[in-house]
Amino acid sequence: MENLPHPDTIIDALSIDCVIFGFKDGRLDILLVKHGEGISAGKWALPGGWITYGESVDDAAKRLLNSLTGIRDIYLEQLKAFGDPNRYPSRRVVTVAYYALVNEENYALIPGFTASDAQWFSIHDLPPLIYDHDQILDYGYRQLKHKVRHEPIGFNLLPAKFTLLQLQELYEAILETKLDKSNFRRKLAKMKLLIDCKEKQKDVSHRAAELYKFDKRVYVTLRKNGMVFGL
Amino acid sequence: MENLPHPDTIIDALSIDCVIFGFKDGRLDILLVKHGEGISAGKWALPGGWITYGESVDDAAKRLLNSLTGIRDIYLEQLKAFGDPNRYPSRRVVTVAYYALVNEENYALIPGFTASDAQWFSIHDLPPLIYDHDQILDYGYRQLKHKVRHEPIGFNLLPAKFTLLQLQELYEAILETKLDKSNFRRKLAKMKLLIDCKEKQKDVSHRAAELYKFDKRVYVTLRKNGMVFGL
DNA sequence: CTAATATATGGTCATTTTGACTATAAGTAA
DNA sequence: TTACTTATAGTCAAAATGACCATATATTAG
Repeated sequence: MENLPHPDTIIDALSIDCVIFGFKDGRLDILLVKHGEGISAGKWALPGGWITYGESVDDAAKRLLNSLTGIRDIYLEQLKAFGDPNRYPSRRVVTVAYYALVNEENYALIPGFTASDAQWFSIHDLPPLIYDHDQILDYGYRQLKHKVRHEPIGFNLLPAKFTLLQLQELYEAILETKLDKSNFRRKLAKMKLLIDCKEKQKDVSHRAAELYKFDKRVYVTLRKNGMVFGL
Repeated sequence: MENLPHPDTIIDALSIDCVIFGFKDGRLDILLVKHGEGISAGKWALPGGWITYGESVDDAAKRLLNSLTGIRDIYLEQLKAFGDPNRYPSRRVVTVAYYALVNEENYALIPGFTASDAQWFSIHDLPPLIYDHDQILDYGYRQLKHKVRHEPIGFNLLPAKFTLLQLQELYEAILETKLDKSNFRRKLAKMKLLIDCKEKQKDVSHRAAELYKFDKRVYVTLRKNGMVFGL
């Protein structure tokens, strides 16, 4: 056995970056942090950082996201490793990118660690990003568009109880398209994924819609067996 | 600028592993190599090795696969990075896994570099593998099953000219299921992905089938727009 | 109170797609 | 000639889709 480094030692050849999607008022957002120190201080970037010897790559992603933004306990999935030899300016760093979908309303952003700020940006109005982060983001967005059509994800972006129109607007925002209301509902009804909360929307200036929530059991089954969410 | 290592220097925290699928006589195979040196000499493993400072991770995968097995110029896609801190015995190594689909008949296996042997194994009859390679393989197989239903891949596993039954058997082998012959052909016909070679199968002891090849243009379009290969 | 208007929710219908079968054709081998 | 194998074409009821239309229920302006 070699003389191993302390578990907290940073592996300087490997980093993490997270593409976090949020959804609010029919708009698809991306979570960015402003670097408070280091070679990119003052610039906007995907939340990320260094992996240490003692943790798994997955755990590093969770830890970094939480310490930079306050977000915890979310569905965080690996996207891809980005390994161009020149992607990082001063030396050779491979980054493992993750992505997640969250309901913005559930998380107060708390910038911390090396981040001086953390904010949501509309995916259609982003500031310049450091390194190859625009490429990573772009890859993540394409992945999201693809995945949302083949798996019942995307639901993490909504509140626990939501209306069918909210769900439809989410799909429209991700896929950048218009969907037929009636057909959309019929489709959803058929996959028996939604449970009627027997409760109506409040404080809206029009007829209140029924609220629904997800049936976790059906959700898991659909993810396992592979579904086709033809839209 | 720091004093950078020579481009050929190995990054000892990062490796590559490849899950290569082959198809022959209706059987789905995996390509393995026997380690000829190092801590796992004599044992079977996924083809892989170390990344160097000067190359991209993608290039490293191509280089390693070629030097270990002789295979080159194939569709090689990143699968996932495996980053458990204890996956490698002596120190902390993260590996980036790739996968590819090839037509076995097109490649003579030439073990080289650190491999003393290279062989195809039926996916249902594998030897014990080193480290976490069985997990990587398993993940790759699940990925293949999923992907084959949503993208027109899988075609790389066949000869340039093939019969409809060969194509069907490929899908049956990957998905571990039986498909209806007539309905399978109807589906294929509708997506206009196949070009009739106007040429028949030879040397078979029954009625010869028509040979087909892929329409590269339609293929590319389908991959880009996202298709549903409902089977 | 009434009308305008916004969204909710349910239904119609022609067309397309699916899944389960059946039937016939064209080769080889005994 | 017959048995056997695979190729290829077609049928048909059931299910799914896409483009609409109709009505219900709420708020707000006048």
